[in-house]
Amino acid sequence: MTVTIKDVARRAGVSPSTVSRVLSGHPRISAETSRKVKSIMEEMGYHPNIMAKSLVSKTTNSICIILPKPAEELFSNLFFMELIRGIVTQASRSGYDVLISSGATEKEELEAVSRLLKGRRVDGAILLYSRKDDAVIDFLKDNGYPFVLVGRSDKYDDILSVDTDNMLAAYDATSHLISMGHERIGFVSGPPNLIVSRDRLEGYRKAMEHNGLELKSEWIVEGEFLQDSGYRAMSFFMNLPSRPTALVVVDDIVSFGVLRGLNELNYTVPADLALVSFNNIPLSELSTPPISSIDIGIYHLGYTASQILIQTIQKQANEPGCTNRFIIPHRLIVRESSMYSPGKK
Amino acid sequence: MTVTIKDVARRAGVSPSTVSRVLSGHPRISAETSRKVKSIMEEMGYHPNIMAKSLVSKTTNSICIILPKPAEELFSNLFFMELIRGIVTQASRSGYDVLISSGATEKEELEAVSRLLKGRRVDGAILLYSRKDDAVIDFLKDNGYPFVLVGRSDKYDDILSVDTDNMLAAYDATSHLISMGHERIGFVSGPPNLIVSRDRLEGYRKAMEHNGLELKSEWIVEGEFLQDSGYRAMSFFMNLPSRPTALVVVDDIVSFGVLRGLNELNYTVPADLALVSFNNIPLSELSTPPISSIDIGIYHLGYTASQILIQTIQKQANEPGCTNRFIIPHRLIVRESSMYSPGKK
DNA sequence: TATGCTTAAGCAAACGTTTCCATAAGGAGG
DNA sequence: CCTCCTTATGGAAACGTTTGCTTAAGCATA
Repeated sequence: MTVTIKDVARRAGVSPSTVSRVLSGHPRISAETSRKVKSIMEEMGYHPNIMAKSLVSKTTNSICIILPKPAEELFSNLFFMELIRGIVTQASRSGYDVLISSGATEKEELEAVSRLLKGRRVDGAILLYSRKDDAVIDFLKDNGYPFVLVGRSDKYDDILSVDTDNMLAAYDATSHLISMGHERIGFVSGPPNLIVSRDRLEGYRKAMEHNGLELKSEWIVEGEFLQDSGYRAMSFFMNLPSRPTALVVVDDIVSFGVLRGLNELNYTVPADLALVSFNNIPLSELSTPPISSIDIGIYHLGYTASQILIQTIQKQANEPGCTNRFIIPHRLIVRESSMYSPGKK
Repeated sequence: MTVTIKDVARRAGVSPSTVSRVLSGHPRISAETSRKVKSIMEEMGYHPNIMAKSLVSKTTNSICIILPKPAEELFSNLFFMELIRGIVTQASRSGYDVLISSGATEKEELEAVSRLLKGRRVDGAILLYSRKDDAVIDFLKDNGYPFVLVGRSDKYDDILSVDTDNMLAAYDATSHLISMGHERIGFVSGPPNLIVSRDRLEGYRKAMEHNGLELKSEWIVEGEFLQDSGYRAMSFFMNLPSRPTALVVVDDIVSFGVLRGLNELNYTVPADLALVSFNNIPLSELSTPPISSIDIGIYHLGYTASQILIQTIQKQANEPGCTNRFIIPHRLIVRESSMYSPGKK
């Protein structure tokens, strides 16, 4: 039924080894044989069996993306699609296939990963935004599997990772508001177990301190990466006796929730409350008003993660002393939501 | 290094075949042997080599998703992420892995598909929204590979597909506007080579005709699934001497563009122009005003596609006479963007 | 007691590659 | 003319499974 290397060999009057060598561009194959075998492969419609190849070479030319545990919430985010797009594009350029894996629980997730890696179905893994203490990282590290973390681990600093400098990004976002004349600035954070939430919070704190501004604990609220969290944060802030005049918000989606709430209460942005958030998803510029956002180059993050992982798998970049933390630069996109100086009121 | 079936066999004092049979739950294995082998597998940390298994069983327990050619544009859409999420969730429940594949050009795409299927890396494929004339469909059909199309083919009606009844959906959307009292209704379409664009256009036409309303060709504009297209369509419509009072828009993203444009020109929705669009992405309800949209159950589409594909692969549902076109029901979500009756002006 | 059936397990081939080792032919050097 | 090296190719083992065929033992039946 399917045509194998042996069929080609028989038809070409050579041995299977020769065909295999033609396939892999072995130097000691005569030009003539190579030409003949290739034309016969073409003619017979030969396609190498990837499984057989993998079995003997112990390499699969594929990697997997491990989606974070609460995939149901986060997955539907534009953010992840963009990341995946970057990964898939780069991997495909390097001749690698990409497998998507997710599990409902941490246990399931670990099972999936261990099945894929131990079962030798993939050569390495890309982890998207791990929690503070991540069993999957421990698993990968303990077993010496190649992997790259998109994000940052606070437990290990010797693992390969691609990340935004979230502390600096939050520092920049906050500084921007301060430079616009804001002094009472609040912060809407994400789940406290995500490192990204903590880093951004820290950057906000530093910026406030460096500028000698008061850091009220009631001006910091935690939530999820969901619009509802923004909605709730907004009502909390607006009911405060002493309210902030501006907000740094941990994610654009959350900003949408804030915006909707303010809208319902007939407040206007940025006059009543200025906003800056993170990730610059395509819709940030479409909302009314458009939201100022820190663009973190999501596609680029994914692209780079894939590149580094594949290099590692191919052992091209394993020189000790090499850097293992790659920072993708961010930049602030100023839009209407932060174009207001409270001093000029 | 890695522990194989033979290692387990040796340690358990049985033959490799016996271990294999324990693994697959063969009936003729004594309870005692099974227990012993299982405990030894556990103890030694045995994981089956998926490649070896695939090689002999000629089955990979994985499927691939083929993203449409202009992936760069469409990929970043919430829409695709939601679809993928449905597919991955279902596949994972059925014990299947999911591979994502995309190509920059149609040729690359075809190469990728043929490598995956002919190379026996996957058992089947899910195609997302093909063009009118799709070489990939021909390839899959000609070679008899199991595949499911999310969307509709106008060339073949005997291929497995999961789809929205887009004609009916557009009919419903248009009827809704008509029932609100609109008579001058325009249509913003997508790329004319996408079947979904044509079906929705057709549904709009039918609804207009059935209600005896005038169908002006200048009230139909084509574009991409991009906000820019909406923006352009809006300026076209608003400069018309006789403008529509309502628009049916082929995708929510496009509606965002319309909305932004109207906003800039200080028109209000729905008073100056009512809107209904399709797909009901999460942000539709967050815009100002929230957009009425046809929810087509994207996750459900993906989930069902995966289910059907895997059933087909496993030959469980191959009885002839079975339906091969699965329709996922849609429903109209009415929001502020269409809550206005022009008659009551 | 001989026969046949059932159950539990082993042997070995097969899946489609890659790759180490061997070999044959041709040419250069002595 | 013999030896040795180079170049092109073939043979066969190995990768880790699954599975059809075989075998051995235990037991019931005639």
